[in-house]
Amino acid sequence: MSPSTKQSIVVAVDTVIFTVKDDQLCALLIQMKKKPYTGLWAFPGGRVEDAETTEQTAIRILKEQTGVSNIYLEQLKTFDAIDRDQLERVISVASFALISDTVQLKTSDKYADVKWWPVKKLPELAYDHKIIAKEAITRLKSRLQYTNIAWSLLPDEFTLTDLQRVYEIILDTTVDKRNFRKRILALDLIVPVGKKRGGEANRPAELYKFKHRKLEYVEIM
Amino acid sequence: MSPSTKQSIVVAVDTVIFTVKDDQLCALLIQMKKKPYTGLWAFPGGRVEDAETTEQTAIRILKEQTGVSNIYLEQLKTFDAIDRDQLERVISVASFALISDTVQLKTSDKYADVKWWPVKKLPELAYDHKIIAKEAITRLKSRLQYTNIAWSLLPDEFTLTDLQRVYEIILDTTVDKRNFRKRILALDLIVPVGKKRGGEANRPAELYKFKHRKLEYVEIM
DNA sequence: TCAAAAGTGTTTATCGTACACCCATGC
DNA sequence: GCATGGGTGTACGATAAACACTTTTGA
Repeated sequence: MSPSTKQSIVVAVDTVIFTVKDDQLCALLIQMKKKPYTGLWAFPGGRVEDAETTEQTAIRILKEQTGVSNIYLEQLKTFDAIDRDQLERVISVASFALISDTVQLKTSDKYADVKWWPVKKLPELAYDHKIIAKEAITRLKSRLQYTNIAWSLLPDEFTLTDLQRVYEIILDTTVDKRNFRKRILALDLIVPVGKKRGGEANRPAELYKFKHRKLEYVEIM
Repeated sequence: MSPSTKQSIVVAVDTVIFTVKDDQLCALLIQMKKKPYTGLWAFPGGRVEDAETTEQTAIRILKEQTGVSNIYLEQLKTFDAIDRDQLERVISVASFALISDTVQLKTSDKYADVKWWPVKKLPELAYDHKIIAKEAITRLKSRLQYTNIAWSLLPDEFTLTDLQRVYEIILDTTVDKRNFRKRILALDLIVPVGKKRGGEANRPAELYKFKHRKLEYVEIM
């Protein structure tokens, strides 16, 4: 509105990627090399280019820094505290991503390390990423209850127990098996594939898939 | 992350302010004078200063452009389509505000007009403000159902019918009076003031106030 | 005395919750 | 044959929904 005065605010994107791995909710972090945050961990992120949307930035950076692609992504919130970056004024349009635990992580020489961390045991984080983590977890729990988003945390085919475990781990509750199945099947979100998962020392489980692998609002829990 | 390349993205804020007025949900718009949007309407907004948060920007601009202050405000979403502003790359951290219908609007010579518009009959809007309006309305409906946010749309003291009308108008439904009262009173969100609103040609209504005039999450409808 | 909105309970249907045993497989 | 997780139905309590008349005031 006042084109005469020059603004010096950098626009960046940071992405919180979740997966369920080893019966824990985990987030992907990269370990930083550059000062002043050397050794600290952070969510993958970086600057927005002039000719890309923040969503495009998030997708590009995830691929560059972690090798992850083809992932559920949505905008989380914009973080804009004035001193959130020690070096300059940076506002971050944080995004929120979910993926099934079947990805291969790429390591980049730009970072000391890239790995999944259980959200209950996160290391010290750079910038305001602790706050971002908290908001992302809140969003995830809420999404899980009011949408079919669980599809993005599971492979194409999964068992009802897999699905139930996702809910129990993330919402940090236990659910009665019969009631869970009754409810999920009544919602008509998933369909049996007609195959069973065998090879284990127990009765083989029926495989299901989600009818639609895209966000739909449904009251689930 | 790459401090060498210069970014030229402007960061702005736009605020959607709602009120309930004349039995309609209304949003506040300003009519623009400047090209290339002359005559079009838009939500109040402007650039973020280097040393202010987007929330501070929103508060400052609302006061400057409309005279409105002391208002419920939350971040809505960041809008970042590359061509959302014809003149330059501007990303807008949109915010969402609610106020009771008792404000006096100030007119500014920077704009042709400032007024409340029923959301069902919005005029042609500048930028991507039509999209912003849609998201804001969705957010409002959702907030009304899962939080006590209605306090921010009502004066300090109100009747149960006033409150019910807010719900009916915004959610575009009708509600049974007895069931509505039973539910609201059971939630323990409001308390009777001990006064009645008289002066009308009917039985005077008991006045209530919200226990807490701040956001609380409660399943209401 | 009439019009207009305030205020008030009960019954019924629906949904959510609690709960325990048999089944199919690999070792 | 035994250990392991898979799969299934019913009864009860709680909550939500439907529904109509009396009260108080101003004109």
